[in-house]
Amino acid sequence: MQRMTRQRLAVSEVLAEIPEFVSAQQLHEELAERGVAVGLATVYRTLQTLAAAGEVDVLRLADGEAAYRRCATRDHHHHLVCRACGTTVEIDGPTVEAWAGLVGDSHGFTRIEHTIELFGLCAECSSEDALDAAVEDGPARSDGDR
Amino acid sequence: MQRMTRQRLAVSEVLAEIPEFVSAQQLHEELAERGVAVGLATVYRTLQTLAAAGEVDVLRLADGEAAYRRCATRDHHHHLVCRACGTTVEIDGPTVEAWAGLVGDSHGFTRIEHTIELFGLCAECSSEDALDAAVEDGPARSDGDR
DNA sequence: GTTTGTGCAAATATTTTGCACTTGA
DNA sequence: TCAAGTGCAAAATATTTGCACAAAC
Repeated sequence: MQRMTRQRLAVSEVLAEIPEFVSAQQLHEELAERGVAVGLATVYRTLQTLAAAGEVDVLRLADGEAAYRRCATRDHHHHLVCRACGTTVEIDGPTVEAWAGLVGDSHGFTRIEHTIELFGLCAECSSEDALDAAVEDGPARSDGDR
Repeated sequence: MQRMTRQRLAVSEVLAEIPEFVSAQQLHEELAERGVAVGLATVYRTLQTLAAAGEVDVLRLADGEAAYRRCATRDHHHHLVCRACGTTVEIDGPTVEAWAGLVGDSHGFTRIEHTIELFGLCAECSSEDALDAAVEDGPARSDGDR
């Protein structure tokens, strides 16, 4: 199973080049712009496959849209995303796991699973003051300037 | 503004009685079952209002559905939810904020915002061994017994 | 050649919105 | 009174699925 098709290749390729999280819709547009016609349904199916294989991370945006991103390591980990420039840092497991486990323990919970995403401004973007004002009224949007 | 209507009262009442997270759809059904006819759109609008006022918590389920739950405190906080019985513990802010801030700092990020949800088995459910087997083959699924 | 993958369009599902009508203060 | 709130149905979004066809192995 798992044949290598032109479409699958294109999706992987685009994912490899984009470091930020993209929604299936964005990915589909990106492909179209590159002249590679891939059906939207295929994009969804491919992303599901990749996600199941642990090759991409899935995260739910605040508005319920699913966002995908290629994964450097296949270990379980989380992200710290700059909401201005999209830079993403992978938070190394141990810290998070330990913390989550601790909180769970202190309440008598076992088999803890977690959903954790951190958003902020990276060092570079923090220094650019122009943003300060802009961030005031539209903070959570990870809009697509790409 | 903010008039007290029959519908709004009904929604608040149901939310007050249900300790777990419910989706707008479930809430709508529940209302119908009680003989109180409230339009689905109204349920959504009411929940949005309540959420904006900080009177209910919103959390995104793994499938993108939004779930609401009345909030004990109006402070910012997170949840530790038992995936077997639905018991919910509110994790007190300081711990989480401090941890999130720390992680952010160590990567030079500022203005950290976060999305954190923990799921596990509470003390009571952990002891019921029947679950152990069931959990074994479907671990990552936050499946919908609802 | 057979089985897996694809494209399209239609189906689902969830949430939002336009608009005329109600109703609470 | 009269603006805020509601109901309904239609719209907008996001994602899934059925099915005939194409392509990979």
